[in-house]
Amino acid sequence: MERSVYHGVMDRHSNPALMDQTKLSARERILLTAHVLFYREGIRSTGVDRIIAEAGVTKVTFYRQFPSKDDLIVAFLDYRHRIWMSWFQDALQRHGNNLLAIAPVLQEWFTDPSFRGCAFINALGEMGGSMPEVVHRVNQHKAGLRKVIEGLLPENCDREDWASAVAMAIDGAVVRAKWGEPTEAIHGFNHLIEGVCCLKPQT
Amino acid sequence: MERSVYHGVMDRHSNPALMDQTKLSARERILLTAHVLFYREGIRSTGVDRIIAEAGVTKVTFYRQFPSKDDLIVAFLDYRHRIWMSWFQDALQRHGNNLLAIAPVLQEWFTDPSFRGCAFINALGEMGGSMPEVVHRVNQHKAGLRKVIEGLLPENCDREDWASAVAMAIDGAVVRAKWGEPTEAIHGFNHLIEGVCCLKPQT
DNA sequence: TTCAAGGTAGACAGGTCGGTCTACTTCGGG
DNA sequence: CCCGAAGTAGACCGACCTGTCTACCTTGAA
Repeated sequence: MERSVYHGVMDRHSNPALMDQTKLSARERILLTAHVLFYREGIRSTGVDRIIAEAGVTKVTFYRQFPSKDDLIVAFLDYRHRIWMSWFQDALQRHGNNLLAIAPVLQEWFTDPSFRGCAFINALGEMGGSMPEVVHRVNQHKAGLRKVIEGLLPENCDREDWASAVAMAIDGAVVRAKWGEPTEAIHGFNHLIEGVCCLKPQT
Repeated sequence: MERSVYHGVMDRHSNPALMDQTKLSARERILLTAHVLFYREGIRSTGVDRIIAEAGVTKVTFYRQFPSKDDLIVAFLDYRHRIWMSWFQDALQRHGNNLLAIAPVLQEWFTDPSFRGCAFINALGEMGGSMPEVVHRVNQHKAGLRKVIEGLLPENCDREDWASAVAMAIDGAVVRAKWGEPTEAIHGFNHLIEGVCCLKPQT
């Protein structure tokens, strides 16, 4: 049962030698490296040269796999969506798979030393204006998140409506945790969630 | 009574001729231009050359006022904090100055055509990692916001605690509105706010 | 055996970035 | 009247950006 958001991928990458050992394709190495750097340092401020160097490939290989940096950005978001969603659903399961599970799951995320906020909110801030594909991926991701939350709600309420509100509270908590107040974020989230009508009959 | 977040400054700037007419100092013109461009297009993607051109000053003048782009970024955040907070407080007054006033105030903000989310959340995403001063300004801004919200809460509750939660709900609504769902954002915000204990006795 | 796909190394192009520099002008207060 | 502060115009610098290019090597399948 993998506890990290990165499903161990992070650990493997943090040691370049290990990443070379496990025979990953050039494309996978680029994508993994881009994921780490884009998320940690931002998309704009990470040059392709750096990704190329740290992934241990050459420019030709890089541009053969991703004709432009924009292609890599989109691939990065798709990849991030896959691994984050699967981590999130797994973490929910581990904590009881109900509305009350969200807080400890967020706690787990926020206290991860590699936590830098929501990659999609970040990307929207950096590229939203200039890349409509990014906006599209953000919508996809957040729609997926809302669907998962819907599954935690009882049937005797407007699930879509409440899932939307809960997802918003999560986003609020994420940005709050990002500027260095993870405990206040969890605290505030619990306050907001208390009001969700569906919660009380469930407990 | 000024209704725009920009207190008319935006309108003046949108017409460069007007901005020249009103004899603003070079520093003010730079700051106003930077505010528009940084907020609309992002900080990283706005070069000093562009600000210089659109403010109608020269490089020497620019660098005499702001020794580096980083200085301008900090000045921009301070400026933004001042004008946003004064708009926010004014808007709250116009809508009754209680907890229920927040939703219409947000509505006003989100539907402003120049709305691009919270400048501080955006800046945090772009520069947070590399500029600690930015993180500091974000903290200042959000603390100021919480203080204002505290003033809307009745005394028979833990105001600090609830203000913190409400501020988080606002942030959630802001990021949601940013990716193009302002009505859902307001809707979700109202749902979350319903649960605030202090609201019911007040109505 | 041949050949294409995908890998290697690294020079290079054209643009933008933040920032410095010289040289000249305008203008208000001591 | 003169001086200094603040303005003008625009060339220039080195660093870094995305993306292209030549030239060579390895490997596996037809």
